[in-house]
Order: sequence, then C-alpha cells, then structure tokens
Amino acid sequence: MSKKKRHLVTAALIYANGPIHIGHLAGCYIPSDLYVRFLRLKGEDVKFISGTDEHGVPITIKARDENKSPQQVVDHYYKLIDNSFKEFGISFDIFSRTSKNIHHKTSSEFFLNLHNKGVFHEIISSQYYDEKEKQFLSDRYITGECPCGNNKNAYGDQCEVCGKTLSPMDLKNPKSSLSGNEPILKETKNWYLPMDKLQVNIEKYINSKKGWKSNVLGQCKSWLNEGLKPRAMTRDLDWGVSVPLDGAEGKVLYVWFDAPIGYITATKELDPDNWEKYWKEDSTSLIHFIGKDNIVFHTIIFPMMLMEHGDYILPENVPANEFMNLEGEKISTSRNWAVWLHEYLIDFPNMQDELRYCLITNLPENKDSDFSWKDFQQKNNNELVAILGNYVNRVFVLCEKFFDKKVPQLHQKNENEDLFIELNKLKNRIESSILSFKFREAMSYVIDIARLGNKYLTDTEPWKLFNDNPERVKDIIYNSIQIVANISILCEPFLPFTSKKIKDHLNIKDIHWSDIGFDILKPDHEISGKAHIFSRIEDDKIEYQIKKLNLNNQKINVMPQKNTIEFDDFSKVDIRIGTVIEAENVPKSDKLLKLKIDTGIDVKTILSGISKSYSVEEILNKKVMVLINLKPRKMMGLESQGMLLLADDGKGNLRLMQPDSDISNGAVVA
RNA sequence: CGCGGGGUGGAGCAGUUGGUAGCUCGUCGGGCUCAUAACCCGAAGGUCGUAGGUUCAAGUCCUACCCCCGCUACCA
Repeated sequence: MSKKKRHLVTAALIYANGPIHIGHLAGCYIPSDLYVRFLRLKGEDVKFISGTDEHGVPITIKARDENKSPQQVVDHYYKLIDNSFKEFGISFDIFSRTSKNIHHKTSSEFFLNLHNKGVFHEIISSQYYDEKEKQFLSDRYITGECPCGNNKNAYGDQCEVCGKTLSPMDLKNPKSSLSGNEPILKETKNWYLPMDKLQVNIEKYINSKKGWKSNVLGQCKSWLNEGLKPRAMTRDLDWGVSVPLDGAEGKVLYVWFDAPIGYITATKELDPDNWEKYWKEDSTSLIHFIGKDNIVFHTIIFPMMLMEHGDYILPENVPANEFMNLEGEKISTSRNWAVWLHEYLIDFPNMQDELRYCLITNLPENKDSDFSWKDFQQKNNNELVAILGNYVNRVFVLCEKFFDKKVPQLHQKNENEDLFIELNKLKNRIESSILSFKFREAMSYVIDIARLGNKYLTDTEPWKLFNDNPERVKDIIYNSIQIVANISILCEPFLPFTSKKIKDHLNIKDIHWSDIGFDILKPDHEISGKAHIFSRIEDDKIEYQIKKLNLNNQKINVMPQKNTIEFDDFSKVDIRIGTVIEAENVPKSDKLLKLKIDTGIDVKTILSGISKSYSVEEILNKKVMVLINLKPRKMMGLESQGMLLLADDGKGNLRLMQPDSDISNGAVVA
C-alpha cells in the first residue's frame, strides 16, 4: 500500500430497509473504520466513503406493507442508520445515499457511457406481469406449484421442498404475491451485461491480484469456473434510477448496477474538485470493505463495469469478511435475532469501544464467528478493565501519589531503551497486521502493550523503592507514563473513544503515529489523577440482554393461516396410524431417511426428510401418522409411497405426530 | 462425485517455504498489594476431523472419506 499516494476506502452501501446490527459492524464497518483511522494517523491521504443503498424491490415491498412511499421508507432508515454510525464513531468522510439527484445523474451517465460504447446487449424476453399492480414481478414475488409436485407454494427462484433451483416459468399455476392474482406473460426489453464475453478480462484481473483473502478468491474462482452468464442491468420497476434511453419508460437500473456507482457519486459529492484523482489515477489504492454476500458484485461485476468504462482504476483489494452469528445462531432480521446498534447505544451509553473491542477480537476474518453476551462481558471485565484500564489507572495513581500528578525527570535512559525496543516491536506488528487486514491480531498486540507495562511495574515495584531510591522511581514512572501515552496513540484506530479519554487524562492532544517513543510527555507536564477508563459490566445487565433476545425469539414466524378449504378437500386425505419397522439413512442425502412402515394395510416404503431431527435408532419402532394415499414419487432414485406427519416450527425442527396411547396400525385419522 | 470456506488442549484462534505444537480467555498453584478482587510468575490440559500414503522428518505435501458453515428469504 505504502507506494500509493492516496487511498480510497469504501464500506458497503447498506440497504435502507432496516436498522444496523452487530453483524453489519463486524462485517465491514468496523474493519474499514479501523483501517482508515490508521491511515489518517499515519498522515496518509485517505477518503472514507459509504452510504445507503435505497433502490431495489425490497424497498418497494416494505413501503407497500407499511403504507408509505418508498422515499418515506428510505428517509426514515437513512436517518436512523446515519445517526447510529455517527454516535458509534464510524468516521466516514461522507455517508451519502443513492436516492439523491447527483447519484441518479452519475449512474445514468455511467450507464450511457457503456451504452454508447455498445457494451450492452438488448434482449427481449417474456416476464410475468401483475396486471392489477401494474408491474413486472421479480422471481421472489411469484409463487406456484413446483414441478416436483410436493410444493404448491414454491417461490419463483427455488422450491424449498425439493431444493431445486427454479425459474418462474417452471411453476404451475403461478400467483403474484403482491395481488394474489395470476400474472400474465408480457414481453419486455432489458439491457444485459454480456458477462460471458467479458470473463477473460476479469480472470486476468483477479489472477494478477496478490494477497487477496482465500475466502474471497475462492468465491471468485467458484463463479468463474461455472462460467459467467449475461445479466440484466435494467429492471421493470418504478423505483430506482430511470434508464436514460428512449423506449425505456418504466424501467430502472438494476440495483447492483447503480449501487457501486454510489461510491463514485459520494466521492464526487465529498470533493467536487478533486474526486477524479481518487477514481482515475493509478496512484490511488481503492479498497472495498464488504461482507461475503457482496463478493461477486465487488470483484466481478463492478470491476467489469469499470473496465468497460475505461477511465477508472480497479479495486486493489476486497477484504470481505464472513458472517457473525449471535449466540450460536444466524443473525436474522425477521426473527429479530440481532443486537441492534441503536438499542445497544441506549442500553450501554458511552460504551462504544467496549462493543467495538469485542467485535474486533471476534471479527469473522476467515470464517463465521460468534458473538455472545457472556463473551462480551468477559472480554470487557477481563481484558479491557483488568489489563488495559487497570494499567492506565495504576500509572496515574502512582504518578499522583509520588509526584503530585507531574511527569518526573528521567535519570537513567538505558532502561527505557529496552522498553522502547519492545514497544517498537509491537508497533511494527500492529502496523503490518493492519496493512494485511488482520485486525484481530493487531488488536491483541495493542493489549500486549498494556501487558508489557503491567509487567514492567510488577518487576520494578516502584511502591517499595520510593523511600530508599526515589531517583529510580522517577525513571520508572516516567517510562510508564510514556507507555500510556503510546497506548493512547496506538489504540486510536481500534478504540477511538478510549484513545481520547486517555489523552484527556494525560492532558495532550494532536499526537500522531510518528510521535511514538519515550519523550511524548515532558517532565513537569501535569496529568490527571485516578483514571477509570473502563468499568466492569455486572451479571444483571448481561442477563437482561439475553432475556431480551430470547423474548424476541419467541415471536418467531408462525406461518399465517392458509386459505379455507371444503370438507371434501379434507376427506380426500387418507391418514393412518402405522409403525416404523425398518429405517436407514439414504446415502448422499442431506436429510432423507428411508423407512418401512406397517400401515395395517400393507408395508410402505417412505422417504422422509427428517434425519436432522431423528436418527435411525430414534425413529425405529415408533408409532406414526402416515398419509397413505399420496401419489408415489421418486426421490434420490427411490420411490416414496407416502408421507409422515410432522410438526415444523419454522426453524427446521421437526417432531413426529403420534397417538397419545397405543392404537392398532391401520386406524384411521380424521 | 455441485462449488467455496473451515475442522488444532474446556472456549476462541496462530501456525509462513515440512524440522522439538504456540497465543488469549478459562482452570489449578504460588507471588505481590501501587491498582477497578485488578497485576506478575508457574502448572495441568492436545494421538493437530478420520484412514492411508510420500519423506530421515507432516498440523504443514498427496489420496480417500466424515463433520460444520455458506452458495437458497429478509441480511455485512
């Protein structure tokens, strides 16, 4: 990096349909903020860009559900998100939004530029259209019967029963999720990026990049190996950036076309005179911080767009993170299984760094990681309070006790040379870890400085020496205060609020990475006394958070009631009591068990997708309820002649339906 | 044979080009008492997912298999 004159760092544009949670922070906002703060501290020329992504179908759906306009929805969330980031200390140079005029202009121009170069292919295709709602339907908003025959409510992109990938055209009896009506097929023209033809260039680009993370390269290679396919860069929708062409009324740019251009727009907005230097000169290092779900857009599609445009530089690195789980389970907005930043800021006022520390030490840099409240408490109490906070306080208290809060005069320099070597070692490690995007490692080196300081005090025991050897105590305290001052600099990218607190106690400001050393504070400089920069978090606060989370979780998505049916519909169903007499796993299948059931009438072979909930041993000899007149169907090459009845809690947990006391096989369930 | 990531002491991770298995937290024992019962030292604890192979030597290379996570909704 150091060869580059300037840096442009982006953090993923966040989708403006909900508040921010810890997963977002750990995914890209904390890593990017940390990286940028470090560069600034080093005196580098850096711009830090982010904003909200405000287009796309989900926004329009949310607006419809809440009876608002899309603009009202994004206005609401923009404000909430922007405030949370500001309060949390994410130091964007600009946090913009894609619904602004300047962005519409920039992305239209970009699109036109490619269009004029003949990059796009115009393709006419038939798409489902909801006549009542007067709009084309994206795959996800069409439901219908999957060809597998087992699922009447498969989504247009995938059947959750058979697991197959679908296109809406595969569905029988398609229905619009918007109006419930049957959609019609309508021809429409869209502009496609011929990614298949451009693949070679992208491959060259990616192969030329050294030092990309293995998870990122792996994802790229996975896409490239399968072969890229043309992708529509326009959509039939009324919310977004209008396609700037004649005959394109009612069409907007694909949200993933305009969103990354949002980075460009924001830079332009931030620095109208110089923005081009950051995007068009090779001396700029462009880094995109994102989560793993965005990898393909930032490593393949966006670079492809930039290449075809021709004026722009390409991303230098895309250090994407994996995902962070919460208490062992996937973070989920709809289940409200999340720690929301705006709620954290209320529940833990002025404790931004405490959360930040816990997230940094847990960043999902190589694989998914886990946040738990107990871990948060332990890290705070055992590391921040006990090691870092306690060290800083020890030094302040000692200085107050012995030298009336004034930095003493140094006598013997040789000892602080050893300390300086150690400190310098850690400083260099922190630096190189940050530059290779290993932030959790870098964080641990920062704590190591406090360990170094603690050990120095324990080894030298100044409190025992003061009467006999005050000169020596002066040296020890002098050195210790310098270490604290160094911590205040070195921790700034990681713990900015803490850095400021320590500096305030030291009564200094405006010090930089280059000031690191053992003469930051001059003798007689006055500092404050006792300095408790962190506090313990007691059990009750943590228990409250866990309780809150579990309360939310109980309101899980209970499936709404289905449409009314006639008794005749029900009477077609033949359910019997049976006994499982044989069970075995189906090879190469995720969840299928092959069962033989004595139904009282005959013995049926039934394949059931329950091996996640029941083992072969558990299910053997169980009484079960069996749907026996279901049309047989093949799964994994084997015929299944019926279906077991199970309760599904919506989270993948299945429980068998059984008679509450013994009853003979073949008994009718009605 | 779908693709990608990962499987290392109780927990979370490091292990670069193969050469005595490390770190943080936790546990146990000791020391210290300036400090927010904090700090410092020491100890216990691992057949490095499994099975084979290459090599004088493998966590590290090769082969096969197993398990977890993502690619498949709202989501970084």
